[in-house]
Amino acid sequence: MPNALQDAPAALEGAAVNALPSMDQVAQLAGVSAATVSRVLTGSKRVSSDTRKRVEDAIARLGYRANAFGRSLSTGESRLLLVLVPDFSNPYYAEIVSGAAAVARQSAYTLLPVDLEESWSADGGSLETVYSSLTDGVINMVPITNEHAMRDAARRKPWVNCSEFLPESDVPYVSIDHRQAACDAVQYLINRGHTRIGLINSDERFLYARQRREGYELALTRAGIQLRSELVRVTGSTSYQRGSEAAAALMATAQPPTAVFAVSDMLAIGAIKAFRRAHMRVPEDIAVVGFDDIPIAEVFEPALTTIAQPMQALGRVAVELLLKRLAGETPDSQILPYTLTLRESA
Amino acid sequence: MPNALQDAPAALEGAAVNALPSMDQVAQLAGVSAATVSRVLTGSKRVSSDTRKRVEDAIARLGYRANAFGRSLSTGESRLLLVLVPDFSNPYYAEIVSGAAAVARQSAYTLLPVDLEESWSADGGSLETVYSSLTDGVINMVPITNEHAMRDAARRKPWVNCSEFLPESDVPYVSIDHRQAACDAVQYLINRGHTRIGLINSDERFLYARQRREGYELALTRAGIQLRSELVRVTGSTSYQRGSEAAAALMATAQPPTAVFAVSDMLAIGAIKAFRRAHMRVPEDIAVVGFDDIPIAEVFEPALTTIAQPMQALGRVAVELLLKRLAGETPDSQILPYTLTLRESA
DNA sequence: AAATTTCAGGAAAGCCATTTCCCAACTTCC
DNA sequence: GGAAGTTGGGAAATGGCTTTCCTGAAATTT
Repeated sequence: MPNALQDAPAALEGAAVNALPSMDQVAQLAGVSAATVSRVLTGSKRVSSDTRKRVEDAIARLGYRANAFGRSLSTGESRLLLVLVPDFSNPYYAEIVSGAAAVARQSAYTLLPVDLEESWSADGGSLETVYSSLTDGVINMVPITNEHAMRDAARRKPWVNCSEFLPESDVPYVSIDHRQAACDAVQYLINRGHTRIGLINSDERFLYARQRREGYELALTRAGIQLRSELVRVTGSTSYQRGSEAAAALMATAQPPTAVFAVSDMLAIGAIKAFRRAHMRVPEDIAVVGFDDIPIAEVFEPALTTIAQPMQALGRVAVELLLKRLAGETPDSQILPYTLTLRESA
Repeated sequence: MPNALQDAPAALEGAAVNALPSMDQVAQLAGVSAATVSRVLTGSKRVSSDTRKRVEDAIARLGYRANAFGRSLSTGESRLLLVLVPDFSNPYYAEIVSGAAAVARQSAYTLLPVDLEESWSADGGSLETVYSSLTDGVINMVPITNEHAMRDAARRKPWVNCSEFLPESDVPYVSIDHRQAACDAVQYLINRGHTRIGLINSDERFLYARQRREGYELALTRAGIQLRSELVRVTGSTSYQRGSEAAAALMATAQPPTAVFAVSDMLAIGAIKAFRRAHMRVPEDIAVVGFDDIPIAEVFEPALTTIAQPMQALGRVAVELLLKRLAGETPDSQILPYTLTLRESA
């Protein structure tokens, strides 16, 4: 039984790619027209079981695979979903993407996660990938620095915001109540008797960062505690390193805080590391609350008291919203519940 | 100045997508043929600066973006590189992908990382994504369970193995000397006087897992230490949880080990957690050596003594190799150096 | 048995950009 | 001034698949 791969001239071995068989070749081998092959492939119209079998045999013998470009050009869809990720190395996003991928796969969509690192900052998101026709829709998690640009982009192709979003916009989103969550976290610290509470924020281009700061300020204000700007550090990014630096800065203030709220577990862990290096005990000398509940949060010592975000669910819902958009519906945005998970660090 | 986006009928707002402008429309607006527009876009042949300007204006006014599929169908390339990832939530892979993405971007390629979780196990990798024409090449990091299938796949399109590979194959790869590295790690423990040394392995479908086990056995044998099968645990996957479970199993043996070599930092951290929960001190009561040097390894307490893999470089080289394959060359495989990084856990 | 449906499957028109081939209009050179 | 060489740009073929339209044959109805 001839096989395109085995019949490949030896000269091509290990070099590149013998031309892939096209639909016409399958059609010819099966003694039918290309149209029929297509019908078998898409399962659209009725094909006699006899013909179907002949075509399937031919496909198997040639090792044929439909050319993605031809198909997409024709159908106008790629079944590819773009995912705009601020930072691959933050487990928070890895979890979301993993949750999203599961749902996408069920609907025969593939995720295209792109790490935007710093590239989005410049122009508010006019990346080629976004505007290109390659993907059918977008799940966005990067900061919306240019509201107008995002609205335009969202008009060009189905768009869903995840975690980051535009409150008053008609672009659907899934997120949690960052402000309330932060407020709860800080309130918890206040309840434990802390009054000098530091904030380690990441990058205030992120809505979540601004909202969590609001929550922090709200909780303090409600408790009648004076806001002190030297207790607020903005790191610019989320990494253990930045968390440590911010913690060092907090320790260097005239009246160091007795508790710290970090807007990300990575920052919190970095901070704890710095505190301990300075021989401060956590939580006895300084309490730390994180945010996200990434997998390491539970394992780290002291285990992190943190706001647990439903990461997998965020990803799942984001895809579900997007699929609805693709189907022409206008789904409602969703605010998912979070939990304050009490562990050892505060 | 009219703008396709602003002129969009209000009815379409927030709904879906006004048909994107095609090249013909640009051509018409600029008063030239589609061929000329294409020439401007690809910068191929000479176009008078006057015409070029007219075309560029038209492009700007329509907000035109070349259709990816039309282009790819025509050129035969997508400038998309498939990356087969065993597990998104392991920071090790996140770092590799991030290193790879940087190089890819420079060459105007985009990475398509796919999390294969368990899906590869079944049939040795006949995923549709791999065989589809969507991507120009593949960077593989998942276990090669079916050598033959991989060889075939590698013949179909440029293919590079990263971390995982087939030693005797002509498919280029980049990796480290897992066996030697593991041997070094265990040797270090032996030098410190340990003789009862446990191994926490992940999933022996991975070549790295088999090779590291070899290294472990080699070091013990050389030192004249009897291999004891009850000191070897195979977890099946890499997570903190699995590391803890394996550690618990080791502690439950008749003669528990005084040192443990875990083939992944995640397993090592999970193990340490379990030991400490059992009130054992690390490294005093039990020493632990990890593998990879993921970012948390340095921050965790006790900081991990581990084999540092050059993760970013692995990703970088993988893309470089693949780009050479795409250019028709046959680059040599590369074994990158690793370092035994001594910290607190052993 | 004639008339009407139903059904399988072929021909051909897209979808969109690239590229080869070719022509017309200028330059240049002898 | 005529031959030869440049150069800009159009027409049309190409790539692979889907889908509409249509035909001939078989099945069903009257």
